[in-house]
Amino acid sequence: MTASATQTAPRKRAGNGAAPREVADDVGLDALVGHAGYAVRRFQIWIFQDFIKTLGEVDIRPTQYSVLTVIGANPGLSQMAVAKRLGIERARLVHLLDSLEQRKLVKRVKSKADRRSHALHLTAPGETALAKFKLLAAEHERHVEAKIGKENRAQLLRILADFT
Amino acid sequence: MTASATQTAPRKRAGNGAAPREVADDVGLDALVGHAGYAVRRFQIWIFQDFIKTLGEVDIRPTQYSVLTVIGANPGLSQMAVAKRLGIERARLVHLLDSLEQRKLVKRVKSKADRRSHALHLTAPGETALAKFKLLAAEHERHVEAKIGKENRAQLLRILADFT
DNA sequence: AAAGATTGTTGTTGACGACAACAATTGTCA
DNA sequence: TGACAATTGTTGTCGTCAACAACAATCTTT
Repeated sequence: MTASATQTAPRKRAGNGAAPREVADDVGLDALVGHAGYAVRRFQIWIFQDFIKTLGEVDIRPTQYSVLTVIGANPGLSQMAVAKRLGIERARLVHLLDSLEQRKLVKRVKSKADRRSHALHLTAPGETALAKFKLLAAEHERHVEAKIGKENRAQLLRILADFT
Repeated sequence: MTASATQTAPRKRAGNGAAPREVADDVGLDALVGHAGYAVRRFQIWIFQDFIKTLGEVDIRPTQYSVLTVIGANPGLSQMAVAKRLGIERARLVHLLDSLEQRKLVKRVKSKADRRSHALHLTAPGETALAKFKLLAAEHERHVEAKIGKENRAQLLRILADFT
């Protein structure tokens, strides 16, 4: 075994054609294959890393991007509404907005209708910045296509449409 | 609109058929739809929560389950080998194994071939426990089928097979 | 007006990934 | 053979993220 895989790994799953790419040397997963959650988790890690790298030059992470996108499409939303829409806790959104507001991309406007809540808007530089972010996000999306195939990506979006 | 969606949300995306289920009241996502990463993230959250709930009675989380499964299928592996196979850092695996070893599901055996490394094995109760975990995991997998459809799940596994 | 609910905020906890450092051990190669 | 590099498990720190709990300010309801 050239490598030092400790010892008597029972070499199940020997000659079943498609070998696992670069991940493992020889280790079998057996029961783990066929678990949707495991595949989805690994894919999600890959896709986030590519997103972070592709949007690295502008220092925007996936969650930040989703917040900016929703605010851009629905100006005036409250923090509660944004949090609920994106499945983020409002406690978490506070920090996200703190960061985005420091960067002058978003502003919290005190709502007159409900003095508890803030109406969220993009700033002018925030608008132009988001436009650039969307270009980079589209480039990331092309990476996904290159990774899993164009029609596979389309099927995936169709299958998971309900979770959007 | 009955709800208190703060105010003047510009009501784009009005009557396009399939409304978003229970997630939002009325907020449009626009550009976020069509992003694979967003759909995958939401799905992954759903699937993990169902896994955690379904395996809640035995207090096993997805990562713990994957570790037990790999050790069960490949007894004698080193920590390094397990970590590499699952894409976990070996530093993180230390804590996972500490927990699983305290619960008497796994044991670290000092390897004679390489005295730096530990050969990982399931204990006898670990074997029987894993058998039960697999039954519950199969139940969870049926929940996934019920959620997205049987053949959609199969397609998803096929599309993401390379990430396993 | 009083009681209860909602909004934004602060704080804590725990799972998780990324790094860096370290001792013990093994591998290499000059 | 003996010095140097690499590997393995471990410990620790840092930052992200989800889940809660508590709180003051402000609606909403009755």
